[in-house]
Amino acid sequence: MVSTPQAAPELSSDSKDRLRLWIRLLRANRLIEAELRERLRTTFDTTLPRFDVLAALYRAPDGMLMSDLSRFLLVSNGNVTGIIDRLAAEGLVLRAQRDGDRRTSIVRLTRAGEEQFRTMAAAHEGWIDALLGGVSGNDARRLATMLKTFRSNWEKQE
Amino acid sequence: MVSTPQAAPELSSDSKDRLRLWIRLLRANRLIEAELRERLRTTFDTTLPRFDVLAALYRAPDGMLMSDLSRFLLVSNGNVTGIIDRLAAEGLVLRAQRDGDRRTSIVRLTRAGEEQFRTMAAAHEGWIDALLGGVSGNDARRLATMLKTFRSNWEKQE
DNA sequence: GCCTAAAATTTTAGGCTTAAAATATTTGAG
DNA sequence: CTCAAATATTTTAAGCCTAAAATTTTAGGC
Repeated sequence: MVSTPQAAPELSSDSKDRLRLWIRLLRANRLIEAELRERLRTTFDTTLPRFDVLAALYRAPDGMLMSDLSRFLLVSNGNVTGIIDRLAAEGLVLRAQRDGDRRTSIVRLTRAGEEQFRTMAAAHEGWIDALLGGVSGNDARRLATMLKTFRSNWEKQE
Repeated sequence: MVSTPQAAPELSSDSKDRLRLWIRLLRANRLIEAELRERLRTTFDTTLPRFDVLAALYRAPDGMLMSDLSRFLLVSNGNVTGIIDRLAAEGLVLRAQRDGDRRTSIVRLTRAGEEQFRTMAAAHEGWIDALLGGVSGNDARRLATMLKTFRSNWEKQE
């Protein structure tokens, strides 16, 4: 009798493919993130979280609440507090209350913040284009579509 | 002559698609990571980095050097030191020198570490399968293949 | 053998991250 | 009006993360 080569109950092929997909997604992400972090640091002496915050605020000229930022960036609210503290100390963002509600603070980019973000965003676009240069336009579109579908499904079942 | 409709130099369509791809990759990653972190915490009172380290060591019964771990997990070596310190304090891993080279330390899972990892890995596989359930087997395979190609290209040009 | 360079790891300082507790404010039920 | 619940944010404690400096050990040139 031929012994079966595995004792554990085997995952379906699809399950294994999904696990493999997750691992590769994670690794691709880490490779790209590490490279971006390095370039942001050496070129602009800043960090990825700071860049993310500036990018979010740039798209919101009227400002955002701390909780909006937290939700949009998928990070905790306590986390946003620290990043905004540092950006404010550098004069790149501004906290304002003038809402009638003294609990909230509306955060906005300063002029300096806008300018610095524009400079960094231009470089960032170029970096991404070069780093993902190995991905054809067609593949990029297909992948992006699949990821969008994934996110829609995810949010539906939350 | 037809006037060009935009003032700013426009990115090629492919460039924009690659930027969009990166943003979606990042968001998908964060959604999944946050969910896994939460489940590892509530179910096993542990963290993703700890899990990653155990997973790496599980595949290496003869142990790994600190620098192997650092390279494999794509994190800094100083970072690995702290995680291993904590895992060792909990009795899940063991540091050994017995190499002839007193600079290196070989890290191994203990029996308890192996058992705990097996338990968590089984749950982890199920979680991923459910979380990525919205991705068909075919899409998962296609995506995984593209990501593998991406990684190969990346490493070639490093 | 000696001494400098290389290699492996740890330490340090600073920032990011989270969950949970604390603070401050607003809202709404009665 | 009052006060408890809800909301928005900050603080806290602990862990993760990095780059750069420091430490320890090995290897190689001479």
